[in-house]
Amino acid sequence: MTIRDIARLTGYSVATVSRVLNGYPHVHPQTRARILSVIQKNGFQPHHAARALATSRTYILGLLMSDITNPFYPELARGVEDAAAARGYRVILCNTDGDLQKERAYITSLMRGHVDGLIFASVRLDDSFLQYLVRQRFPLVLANRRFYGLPVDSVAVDNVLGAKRAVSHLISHGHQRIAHITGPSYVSNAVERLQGYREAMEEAGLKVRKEWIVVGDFTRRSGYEKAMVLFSLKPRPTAIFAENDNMAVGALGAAFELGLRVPEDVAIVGFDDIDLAGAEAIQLTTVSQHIYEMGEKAVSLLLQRIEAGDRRDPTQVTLDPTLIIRRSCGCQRTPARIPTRYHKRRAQRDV
Amino acid sequence: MTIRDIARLTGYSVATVSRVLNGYPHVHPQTRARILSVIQKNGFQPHHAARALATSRTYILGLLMSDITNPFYPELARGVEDAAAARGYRVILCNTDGDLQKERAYITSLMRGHVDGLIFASVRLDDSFLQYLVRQRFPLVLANRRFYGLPVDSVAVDNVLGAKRAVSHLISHGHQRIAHITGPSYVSNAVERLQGYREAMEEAGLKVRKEWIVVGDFTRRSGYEKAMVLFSLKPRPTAIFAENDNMAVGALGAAFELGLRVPEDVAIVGFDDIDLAGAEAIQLTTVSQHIYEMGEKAVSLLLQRIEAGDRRDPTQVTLDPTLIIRRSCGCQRTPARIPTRYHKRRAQRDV
DNA sequence: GGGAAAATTGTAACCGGTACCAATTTGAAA
DNA sequence: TTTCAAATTGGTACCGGTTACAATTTTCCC
Repeated sequence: MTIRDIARLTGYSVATVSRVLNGYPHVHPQTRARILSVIQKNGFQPHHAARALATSRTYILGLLMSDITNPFYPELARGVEDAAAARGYRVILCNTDGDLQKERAYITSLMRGHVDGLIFASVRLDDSFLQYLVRQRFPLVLANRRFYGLPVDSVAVDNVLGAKRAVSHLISHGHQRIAHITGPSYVSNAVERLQGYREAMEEAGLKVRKEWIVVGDFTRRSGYEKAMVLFSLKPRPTAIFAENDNMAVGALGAAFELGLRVPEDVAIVGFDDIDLAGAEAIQLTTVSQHIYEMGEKAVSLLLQRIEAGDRRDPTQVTLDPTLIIRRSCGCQRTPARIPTRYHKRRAQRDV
Repeated sequence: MTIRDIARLTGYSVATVSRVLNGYPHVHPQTRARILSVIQKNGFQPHHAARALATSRTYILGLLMSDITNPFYPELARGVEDAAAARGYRVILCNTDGDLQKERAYITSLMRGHVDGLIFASVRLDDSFLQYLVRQRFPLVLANRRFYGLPVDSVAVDNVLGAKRAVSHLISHGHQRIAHITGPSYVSNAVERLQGYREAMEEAGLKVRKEWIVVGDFTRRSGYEKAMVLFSLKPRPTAIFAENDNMAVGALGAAFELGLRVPEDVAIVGFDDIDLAGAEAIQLTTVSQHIYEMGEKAVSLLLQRIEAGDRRDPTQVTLDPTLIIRRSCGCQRTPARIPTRYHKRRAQRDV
C-alpha cells in the first residue's frame, strides 16, 4: 500500500495525497476528507525510508553513551526518549563502552541519512574528531560533559557548586576528616567535582590530607575498593564524598562489610541522585543533577539546532545541583534493631 | 557525496561502484582497488535512507519495553544492542509504560520502512493486535513473556522451575513460614512464579497460608509496602520470596526500617539477578534469568526470522534459571558491628 | 583463428515518497 | 460578461541507492 495506491483509489493524484498527508493548505476540505477516509480504511502508513530520502529528514536521533547498564544512563535515556517522542522523534541507542573506535564508528555510520542529530552523553572523543564534526555543522549536543573552546551546545550541572554543597553539608554535621573518591582526570566532571571538594574544605578552613583523595572510575566496584582503602587509614575519615552514586553505593557496601554503621560511624554522600539512591535499603544523601531533565534539555537544544541550523549561537545550559538529604549523611539515624531477647524468644517458638 | 560522484571521479558507472560497495563478485580487482581508494579518500558513506528504500531493509530493530528506568531492562537492552551491533544492526528504543495505546502507536509507525523487526520485552498487548501482527508476518519476537497458542518466537526462563529453586532453597535453610510477593495476574511470569512457589511448598509438605501471598506490581515501592504488610503478620513469616529483585530490594528496605536483620530475622530471595543484587550493600540471593543472554537470544531469533522469513517454525527458547546464592538467604551472616566502646573513644578524640 | 562461456561493465527502471511548476477551476471584482 | 487572482489539482523530476538486463570484453579450448 503506497501513496500511489491511495491516489488510484481516490481518483486524485499522488501530489494531492501527499499534501493531505502533510497537512498542507490548498486542499479542498471535501478532497481531504475523502482521501483521509480511504487512508484510514486501508490502514495506510507513509514509508519511513522513502520519506526520509525525499526530505532528508529521518526524525531519528542518535544517543551515544558508554553503557546503558550504568544506572546513570537509563534515566537520561528516558528523558531523551520522552522529549523526543513528544516531538515525533525516535531514538537510536548506542553503547560505546567509552571506546573511541566504537564512538567514531557509530557516528560516521549514523551521520549519513540515519539520524537528524546526535546526543553525546559523557562521551570521550578526542578533540580533533569532535572539531571535525562541529566543522561539518552536523547537529549535535553534549550532555554531562563540557568541551571548552568549541562552539557546541551542551547541558551539564554546575559540578563545582554541587560538590561544594555536598561537602559543606558534611562539614555542617561537624565532620573534619572528609575523604573524597574522585574519577579519572580525563573526565571534566571529575576535575570539577574535585575542585568543588577542595574549595569547600578550604573555605571551612579544613586542610585536606592527600591520602584522603583516591581515584575511582565511577563503577560501584571501584567505590567499594577505594572505600576499603580509606577505611584502613588511621585515623579513619569520618565521612566520604564520592563523585557519583555508583561509587557511593560501593562505599556503603564496604562500610557494611567492615561492620561500620552509616551514618553513625561514617557518613557518605554521593552525586547524581540515581533512582537507587532513594531506595529504603540505601537512603543515600546525594547531589541531584536532575538526570531526566538533562536528557529532556539535550533534546530541546538538539531540535533547535536541527531546525534553526547554524543561525543559532551555541548555548551551554547549566543545571542547578540540589542536595537531596537522606540518611547516609547523618540527618537521620539508623533504625534501632529489635533486641536480641525478642529474637531468641521467636526462635524458640519456631522450633 | 553520492555514489554518482564516486562514479564520475573514478570513471566507472554507478552500478560498478555499487557492486564494490556491496562486495559483489564480477568486479575486476584493479577496478575494485581504484574505486575503494577514491571512496576512502573522499570519506564516502552510502546514504542509509536511500539504501533502505532500494532494498527495503533498514538494519534497524525496534525494542519495546515498558520503562528503561526499571533496572531489569538496561541489561536486556545491552544484550540486544550488543548482539544487534555485532551483526550490523542498530536498535531503536521505545518506552511504552505498559500503555497499550503507546505500544500500538510505536508498532504501527515502526513497521512501515522503519525497522526490520521488533522485540517485545514483557509487553502487554492484547491478543487481537498481536494476532494481527503475526498474521501480517512481520518479524517479531517476545522476550520475557509467553503467548501460548500463537505461533510466535519467544525467549523466557522457566519461571516455575526458577521459583521452585528459590523456595526450595529457603526450605533447606529450615524456613517454614515463607511468604511470597507476586505480581499482577495478567503477567504470565507472575502466574508461573506463583505456581512454582506453591509447588515447592506443597512438595515439602508445607501449607501456605493465604495471607502470605501478597500482590505487588514489580516496583521497588510495592515490594517495600507489601513487605511491611507481611512483617506485621503474627507470627511473622521468617522468609520472603519476591518475584523480582526490585521488590526484594524494597522488602530489604522495609526490614531495615523495622530493625529486622537480613538474613537473621528474615531471609529474602528475589528473582532476575539484576546488577544491583550483587552490590556489597545488598547481597541479594536471587534466581538469575540471564537477562543479557535473553537479549542476545531474542536478537538471534529475530534475525533468523528476518532472514528466513516464514519458512521457519516458531521456536520457544527456554532459559535455565540458576540460583545465585549471596547473603540474604542465610548462607552468609551479617558482619558483626564494631563495638560501641570503640566508637565512643573515636568520638571523643574527634572533638 | 573461431566461437562459446565467463568476466566485466553500463544503462536505466525501480523503491515510495516530496515539491516545484504548470494547468485548471473557482470566485469576486470590474 | 470579462478579467484576474486565488484556490485546487496534476505531472513529473528528484532524493541516492540497488539490480535486472544488455552490452562489451576477455579467457579458454579445440
